[in-house]
Amino acid sequence: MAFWLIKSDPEEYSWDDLNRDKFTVWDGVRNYQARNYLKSMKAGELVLFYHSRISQAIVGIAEVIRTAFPDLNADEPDWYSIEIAPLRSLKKLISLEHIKATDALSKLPLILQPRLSVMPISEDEFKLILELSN
DNA sequence: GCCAACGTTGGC
DNA sequence: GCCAACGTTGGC
Repeated sequence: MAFWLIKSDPEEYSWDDLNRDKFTVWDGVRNYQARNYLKSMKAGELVLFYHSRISQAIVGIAEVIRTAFPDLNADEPDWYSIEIAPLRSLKKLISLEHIKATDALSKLPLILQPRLSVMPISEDEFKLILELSN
């Protein structure tokens, strides 16, 4: 069981959009590292949903409902999509500022690799974020 | 809205 | 195969 974090610019596709849609195809990833993480996601694994730019906070928990399949919008082969569905919103948003100020979260790729849009997160980190959001 | 940082592309 | 130029991302 792995845990993940994905980023979305809420002006493009927000947590509210996902809740309205009930589920969505997560496509358009064009970064090899992010692609490899996408491919290793399994159904039922949990995904923190992070808003970049305007909001800059983890806002909810989603679930992988379909594992990697070819990204139909890609010009080239070997790009993949998954499907996710919203599970629940966090009671309290976990802001980037808060994450940066929390020692136990300072190793997150979110901080070390600011431009990576799909990343793994450890179980400890995941649990801590849930605690902080209560 | 700006722009630094990063990843990718393509000319050599 | 190097690296300058370019496009994109996302924090500020």
